[in-house]
Amino acid sequence: MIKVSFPDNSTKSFEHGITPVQIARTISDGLARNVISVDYNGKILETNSEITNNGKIKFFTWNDQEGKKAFWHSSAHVLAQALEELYPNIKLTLGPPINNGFYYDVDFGKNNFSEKDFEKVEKRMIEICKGKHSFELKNISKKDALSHYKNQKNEYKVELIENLNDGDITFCYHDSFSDLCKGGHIPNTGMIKAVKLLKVAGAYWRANQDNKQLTRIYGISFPKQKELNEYLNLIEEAKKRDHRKIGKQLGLFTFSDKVGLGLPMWLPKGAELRERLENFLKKAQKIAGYKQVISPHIGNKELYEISGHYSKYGECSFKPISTPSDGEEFLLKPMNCPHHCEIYKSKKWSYKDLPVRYAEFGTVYRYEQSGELHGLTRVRGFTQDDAHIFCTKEQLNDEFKSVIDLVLYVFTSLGFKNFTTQVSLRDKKNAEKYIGDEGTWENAEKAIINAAQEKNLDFTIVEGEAAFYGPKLDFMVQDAIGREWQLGTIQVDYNLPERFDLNYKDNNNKNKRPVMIHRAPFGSLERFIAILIEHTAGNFPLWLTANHVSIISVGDKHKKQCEKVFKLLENNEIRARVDDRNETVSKKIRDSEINKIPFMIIVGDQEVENFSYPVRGHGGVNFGKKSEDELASFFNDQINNSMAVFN
RNA sequence: GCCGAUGUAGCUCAGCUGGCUAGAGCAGCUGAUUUGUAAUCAGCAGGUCGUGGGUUCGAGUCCCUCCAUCGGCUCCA
Repeated sequence: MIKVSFPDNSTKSFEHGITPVQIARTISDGLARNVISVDYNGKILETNSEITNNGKIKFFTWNDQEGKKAFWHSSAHVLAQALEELYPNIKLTLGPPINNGFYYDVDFGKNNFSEKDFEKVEKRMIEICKGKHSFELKNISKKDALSHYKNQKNEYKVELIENLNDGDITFCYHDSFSDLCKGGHIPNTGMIKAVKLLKVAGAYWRANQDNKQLTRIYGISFPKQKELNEYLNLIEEAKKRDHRKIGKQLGLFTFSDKVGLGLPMWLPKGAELRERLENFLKKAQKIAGYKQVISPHIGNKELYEISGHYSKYGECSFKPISTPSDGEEFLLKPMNCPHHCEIYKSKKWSYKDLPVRYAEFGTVYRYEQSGELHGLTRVRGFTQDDAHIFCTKEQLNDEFKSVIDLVLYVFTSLGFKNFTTQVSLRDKKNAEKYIGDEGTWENAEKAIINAAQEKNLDFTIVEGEAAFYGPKLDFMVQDAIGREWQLGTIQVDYNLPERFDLNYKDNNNKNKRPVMIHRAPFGSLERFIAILIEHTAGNFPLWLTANHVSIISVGDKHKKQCEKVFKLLENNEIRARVDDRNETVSKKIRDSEINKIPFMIIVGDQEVENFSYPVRGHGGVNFGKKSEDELASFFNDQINNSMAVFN
C-alpha cells in the first residue's frame, strides 16, 4: 500500500501501482473525466502512470496552466501525426506548447507548406482526435532511439537524442504515431474537440540563424468548439486595438516610403500627445533631481569606438557620414550615453556633487533589419526618454531604487497594471559578447537583484539578455495580441565610466570612478505610445487625450452659445472643440465617438435658455446637467483625478 | 536578413475559371435640409489595379523581378 496526500492535506491509502486517474475517481467521476495531468512530488505524471511510492498529488484540469500545457503538447503530437501521414517525407523536429497553443517545427524538404494546406491538416487532426487514442510513454534505450531516427534519416531527432542520457529517453505512442518526448500528455486524443491552425512561419533549427530554416506551424486546440470560437473572437477584437490602425484613425502618426522605412512621422495630434507625455515625465524628473541636457544628433565615430558601440554594432548599422575633411567620420547617434559621458567630463566633480542626473529626450537611429520593423514598436528612428545617473558606489542602491519608483509611477499613471519585471543578466558561457571584467559584472548584477528585491518586485531572471556593457532591469508589457515588449529599462554600468575615464574627487582628494545608471521609464516614446494605444484602444487617460470635450450645436442659431462655452472651457485649460457643422446632431455625436472624445455637450434651444448643459460621456454615459459655473470644475476634477501625484 | 502570405480610390473592401470605357460604402467637394444623443438626401469628383518585365488577339486576373505591408524566425546598444 502507498499513502497519497492531497492539496487539502488529507491522506488516503491506495494499492501499489495505482494510477492518478484511478485516484481521481475516488474523489469524483467528474474529476476523473477532466483530469489532464498531475503533479506528483513535484514531477509531472501522465494520468495513467503507475504510482509506486508515497507522495503528494495535485490534479490539473483544463483550467490550470499545467493542464493546458499538457493539452497543447498532446495536440502538437496529433499535428505531427497528421503531417506525417499527409506528407510522408517530412522530418519532424520539435513541437512544444506555448502560452496560447502549440507549434511544431518541420523540415518539409523541397516541398513547401502554406496556409492553403491548413484545412486538410485540421480535418485529419480532428479525425485522429475522434479516435480517442491514448498516449503511452515508454522508455527507449539510447541505442534504439538513435537507430530509429537514423533509419528515418532524421538528423534533427538524432542530434536531440545524442544530447540526452541513456535511461532518460522516452518515446510517446498514440494510434500509429510515435515521437521522442519527455511526457506530460492528456489521457487520450478524444479530449481535443476543436483544432485550428493559425499561421506558418520560418524558424531556424535550434534558434540559430546559421542553421537550416524549418517550417513552423502554429495551432491551438480546445476541449470545446465554443471555446475555440471565443478565442478566435478575442483575437479579432484584439486586432481592432492594433496601434497602427488606431494611430491612423486618430491621426497620430504616419509613415512614408520616400522618407524611409521605420521612420515614423508625428502628425499634429500625435505630436501634442508626445509633448504631454514628455512634460509629464519632465515634471516628475525635476522633482526627482534630474537636469535636462541636449546633445546633437550625430557624433564623431571615435566617440563610439571609445564606448565600444562601434565594434559591436558598426557593421550592421547606418554607415558613417564622411565630411569634406579627410578621414573624418560621424555617426548618426544610436544612443545618448557617450554624449552624456562627455557632458559629465566637461567639468571636475566632487563627491559632494554626486549623484548627477542628466536627462534628455534623445532621438536615436538604429538600422534594424527590415523584417523586424513593426509599426511604432520597432523602428529605425526613435526618441528615448533617456537619462544617465552618475553616482558613487555607495549611492548606487538608493539611486537604483528611486529609479524603480519613477518607473512604477509612470506605469501606474498610465494605467499599466499587467506588466512583468525581468532582470537580464549576462550569458556566462558567451563571455566574448560582453565588455568589462568578471568582478564589475558581478557587482552590477548583484546591485540590480538587491534593489529589485528591496522594492518587492516580482521579477524573473533571464540569463543572456543583458546589454553588452551591463545587466538591466526591464519592465515588460504585452501588446494587443499578447506579444511582450520591453518598455521601461534600468541598467547598471561600470564599463562606460572606465572607458571614458570618468572621475570625481573623494573626501581625501583622490580620484574615484562613478557608477553609471542608464534608465528610460518609457523606453522609447514611439513604443510606449504604441502599447498605450493598444491598452486603452485609443481612449487615453483624460490628462493625455487630444480633446476633452466636443461642443455640438443642434442648429445654426446655437453657434454663438457653442463659442461661449468653448471660451469658458478654454479659459480653464480644458481642451474643447466646437462641432457646428451643418450635420445632424446624431452625425456629430457619432464623429465624436469615433474620435474617442471623452465628453460631449450638446447645445440647443434648451441650453441657450437655461444655461445648463447635459454632459454626455464617451459610449453614451450620462453625467447629468451642469450649470455654467459647474462646467469647468467638473471637467477639471475629472482630468486631475486621471493623473497620479509624484512626490 | 530568412520563411510564408498579401498589395485595387485618402480609408474599408467587391471584381468568378483572363474578355468592352475597373465597382461599392465611408471620407472629400457642391447643393438642398436647420437638425436633440452613434451615419439626412441628391449630385460631383477621385484609381497607370505596388513596380518593372513576360505570356496572350486581350492581363486587376497567369508567370518572373524588385519594392512595400502583414504573421513568424533571427536580431534588438
